[in-house]
Amino acid sequence: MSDEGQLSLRKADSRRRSATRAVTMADVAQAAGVSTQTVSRALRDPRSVGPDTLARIEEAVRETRYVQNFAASHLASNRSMTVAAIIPTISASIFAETIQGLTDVLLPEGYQVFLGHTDYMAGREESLVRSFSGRRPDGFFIIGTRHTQETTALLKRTGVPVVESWSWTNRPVDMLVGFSNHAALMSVVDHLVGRGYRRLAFTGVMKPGDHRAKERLKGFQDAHERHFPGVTPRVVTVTSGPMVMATGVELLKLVREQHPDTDAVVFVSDVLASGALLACAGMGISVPKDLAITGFGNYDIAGQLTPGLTTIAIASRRIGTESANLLLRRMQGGDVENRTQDVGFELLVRGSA
Amino acid sequence: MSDEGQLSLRKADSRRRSATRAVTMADVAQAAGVSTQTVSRALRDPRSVGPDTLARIEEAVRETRYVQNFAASHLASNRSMTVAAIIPTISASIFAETIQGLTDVLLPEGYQVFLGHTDYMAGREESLVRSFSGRRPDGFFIIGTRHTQETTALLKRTGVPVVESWSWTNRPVDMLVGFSNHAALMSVVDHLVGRGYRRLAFTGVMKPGDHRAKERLKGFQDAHERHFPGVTPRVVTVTSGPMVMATGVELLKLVREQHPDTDAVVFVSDVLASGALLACAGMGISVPKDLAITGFGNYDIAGQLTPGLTTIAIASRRIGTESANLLLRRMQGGDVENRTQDVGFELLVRGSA
DNA sequence: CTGTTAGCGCCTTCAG
DNA sequence: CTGAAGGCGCTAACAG
Repeated sequence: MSDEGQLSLRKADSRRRSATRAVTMADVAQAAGVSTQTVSRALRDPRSVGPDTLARIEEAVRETRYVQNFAASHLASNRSMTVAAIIPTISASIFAETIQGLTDVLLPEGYQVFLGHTDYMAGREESLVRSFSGRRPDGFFIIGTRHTQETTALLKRTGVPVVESWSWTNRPVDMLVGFSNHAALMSVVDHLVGRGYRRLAFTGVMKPGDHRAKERLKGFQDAHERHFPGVTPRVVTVTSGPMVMATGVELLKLVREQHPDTDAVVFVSDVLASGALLACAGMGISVPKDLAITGFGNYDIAGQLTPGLTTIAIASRRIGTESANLLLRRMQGGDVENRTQDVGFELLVRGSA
Repeated sequence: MSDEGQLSLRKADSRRRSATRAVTMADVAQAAGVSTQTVSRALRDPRSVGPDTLARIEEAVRETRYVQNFAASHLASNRSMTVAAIIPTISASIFAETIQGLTDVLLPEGYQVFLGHTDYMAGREESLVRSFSGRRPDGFFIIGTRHTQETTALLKRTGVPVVESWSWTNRPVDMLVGFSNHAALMSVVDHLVGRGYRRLAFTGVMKPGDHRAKERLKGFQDAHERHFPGVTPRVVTVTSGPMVMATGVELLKLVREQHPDTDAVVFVSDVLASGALLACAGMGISVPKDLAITGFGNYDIAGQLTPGLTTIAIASRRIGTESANLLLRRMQGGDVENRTQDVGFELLVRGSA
């Protein structure tokens, strides 16, 4: 087929380093009988070159098995065609949906996503932002609105669009697609009180870097104060431990030890709540008669339990797609009218409360 | 503090393009009173320069707020310090653990991970490999061992180490960290038959691109044939639909419609099995007396159900860490003795079967 | 619609 | 241990 010899016309300079001698755009250009510039244009916008020039280039690409080098492209154009995404953990399926939404929108537009996870460790967000900055992403997506001062400064200094999410603030770094965890928990408390529950407890794993959990707790406390002024709210939290169903069972036991009269347990997450709800049968606890249970997130399991788990549903995937749309518009040079977007939440009342 | 004017000594050539006028290594070099070479060396290996030269450079980096440009580094060194990872879906927490393991090992070594998901669509793997190749990753990690011919060719042509995983083959593209889905399902069948079950059914969502599901089905069929020669195994599958617990309930109903005498249902995944198991109570089915149920994956929920779900446990996180170690050794120029690694599986017998 | 020129920011090679 | 020269592969700017 193609004469392999033709592919390597580059001068055998003594300073050459690339041991791989990979196919470059120059090889394609030569094979197609055009300049590299024309190849470059053809690849980026096929309509910008003549139809048979295009055909020859496409054929040359196939023959030479050319694969564009984005690093060179990035360096020359100052656009990396990447977006950096920072999430607390990949293992939480709920953030995974957000990331799927993000990439589902960005990938077709030619952007690739770098993913980093902090495992809720406060310092790791800053070091991730720092190391991601070296790749010069064209945009940042971050879960959370609370960062170290230095992180915020780093993000602003990059000069690229930034979307924060899954939380709420009046002073976002740049753009925001989120909701109020505080308001969500208040609605949970309102619901419980409306149903006649009076001795509410809040429980969960509260990792130091998990500001969303803190906002939920604050929402619980504030609503509790509104309904029961002066009454100290029952709060049982641990600062470490895996976010698994078994931990929910442990927390339920802790709550009942420390506050035996509790008639409703508000969990910080569906994972914990589901574990507790499943364990209730074995512990002789009737839900919701003896005890009401609520969760957060509307995980898959919430609707499958008996009774169903009353919880807060978040448009997780939509947070990702909306964020991607905002980033896209800005990365493509446009501007956005609304830099903050509230996706809200929904209280799903099921049998457990 | 620092004289901002000093930072921009680059010639104001009419052809200049970088509108950002970002801080470069040359700025750092000037601020520190050394050459860019020395800065470059200091950043890559701090011990390769003199102690007070190093101190001056570190101070200059801080002052100038320099952030290294990896694209330039990549282009010059021909190493991108990235690894491309391709998984079926992020939303399955079980693959997420593998990715966490992978990044937990690679990140401290300076490698960043590009993540792509195929959503079990056959063609998307090839296009992902193709587009990822443009970033010139220093290694590939892929879930699965079945690819299109072109995908395999592309992977081999990159010349970088490749790890396939979560499956088994005798002819890996390069390296392999996996286990036999086929053998795992055979052990499930053996167990069921040993417990006296005789009318086994296999069910699950079988997306066209999900070869691991196919291997599991094949394992079921082969074991079934060994135990019940000539008897057609009960197989009820759907080729689309979400991998959620509710789907498991639907499949359970389908199985009982099509094969009312079934006494054991083997699910392709814990997600489906859990949904079914939870629904059994409401359907008046006693598990494991009337019906045995098994899953695959040992998800968090498996051990929380009553009865517990009998399933296959996979060292999901370890697949990630082991793969990362293999890649690292090869990316750092070393060689590995065992290019294939069987992490095995474990049959966890709980109450459901 | 296509070509020429120069430079993106860093690192390898070679020299001191 | 440090510096000088030049190229990695591509694209912006300008010209035709």
